[in-house]
Amino acid sequence: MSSCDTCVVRNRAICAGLDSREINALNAIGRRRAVTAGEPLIWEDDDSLLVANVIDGVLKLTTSTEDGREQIVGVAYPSDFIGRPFGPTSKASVVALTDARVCVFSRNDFDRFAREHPELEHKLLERTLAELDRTRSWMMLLGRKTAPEKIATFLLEMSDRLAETGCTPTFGPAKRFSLPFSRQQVADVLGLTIETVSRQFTKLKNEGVIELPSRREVEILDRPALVSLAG
Amino acid sequence: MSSCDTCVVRNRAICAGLDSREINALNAIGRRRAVTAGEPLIWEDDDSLLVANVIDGVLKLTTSTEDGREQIVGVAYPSDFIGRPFGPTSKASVVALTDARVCVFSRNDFDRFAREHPELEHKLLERTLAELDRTRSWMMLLGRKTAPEKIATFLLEMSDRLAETGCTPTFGPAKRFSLPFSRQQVADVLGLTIETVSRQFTKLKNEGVIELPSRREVEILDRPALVSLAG
DNA sequence: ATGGCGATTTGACCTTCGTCAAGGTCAGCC
DNA sequence: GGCTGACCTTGACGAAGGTCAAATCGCCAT
Repeated sequence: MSSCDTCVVRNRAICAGLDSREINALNAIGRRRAVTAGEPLIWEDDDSLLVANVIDGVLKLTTSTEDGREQIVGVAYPSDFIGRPFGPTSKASVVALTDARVCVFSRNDFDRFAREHPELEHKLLERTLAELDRTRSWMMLLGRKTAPEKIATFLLEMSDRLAETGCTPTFGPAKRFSLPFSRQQVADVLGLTIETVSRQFTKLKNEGVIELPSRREVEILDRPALVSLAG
Repeated sequence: MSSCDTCVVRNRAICAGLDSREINALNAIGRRRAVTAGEPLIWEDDDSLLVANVIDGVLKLTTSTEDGREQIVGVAYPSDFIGRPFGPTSKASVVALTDARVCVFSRNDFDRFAREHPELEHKLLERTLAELDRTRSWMMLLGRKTAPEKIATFLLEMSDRLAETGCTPTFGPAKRFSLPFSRQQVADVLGLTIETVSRQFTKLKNEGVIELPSRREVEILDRPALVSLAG
């Protein structure tokens, strides 16, 4: 029995839609791997040797300057595809934010397999186009939004994204959730400093818009207010 | 004779690699269109009805907030592909910066054609992946770089991008070039204000790093200085 | 409970860049 | 040539957010 048979993202990842013969072939070139929180999987500017599907957990994609400034340029959730197929180098590092499990492929194997399976390439294309849309709307946030707008937009996005992956079949966005980010990582997503993030969180709490039961937990008390603040 | 036969981007656009029968079929569903500087081709949040290849000219991709702030999220040069295939809506407006010619397709026709031609989809995938890489490195700039770093990075990127499209077979980046952007548009690319852009340009000129022969012309006098400033 | 440590919050201060306003430049046009 | 209007530059000022430093919190090991 291939491990794909028991894969929880089997029907959401790019492997969805492959027939059982194809799944077996893909299974033959991939293997599961556990990544612990904080552990890197792919390094910026290294040769692109590895691509993967996220099975569970959350990972960050980052780029850094020489002097150590970091920007989180993407976040990968279960069923997302990570790595750079069809290109010699990865332009972003991938590091686990939580303990995670991924299904990794050598890039060469994956590239070859993908070129032989147009349906898979099509799924990858759809995903890449959607990711590009999301990335572009994040550029708007980075370039033109104020700190309060950034924080409000971020909380709403988290509330949407984390609802999708929850076990309980939730409808609509999550009211309460656990951030997979430290304050520094929130700052790295939004192009702010940790202090500014902290101050804005506190401000929203004092205004009764959110509650912060613990460092990582957020509860949205007044969603319309957040939507309005998000600009 | 199909207009593809005389197309100047025939060997660089995603149509490259199609055989003559396929080219004819693609030609049958596409048509050339001229767009004058300032004219929009696609509107943000509208139904995605149109995709296109850029034949010549430069176009901007933008997103805007309700209150009118604008962020340029991409720039399309000759041979680039624009529009949102396989999705219901365009998440960015496309507006010509210079007079331009494009080869447009109805999105439905294009989607159908692409699904039947895996080689074309593969080219589109490669392009989309490369664009995602570029977009992510721009996020680093928007989120973490200072105004002087942004301007230096921008000038170096322009010098590279505009060299590729020049008629004279240049080797390496252009030393002197004509910006396809107004000062306001440079500001919209970099997430700055027009005043800051102007001040930084003037500062670089006074420091002898660049020369500004006219409003749109830039000559790079000290490229190493620019590279060092870009951070 | 106590101590220690990293993460977070808070406060005081300061820099960068945005805002507002005025003036300059240039191309096209009469 | 001078007028017009769009675009750009420059200056004075202020606010948003960054920097630095100290206090606090939460958690784990003792």
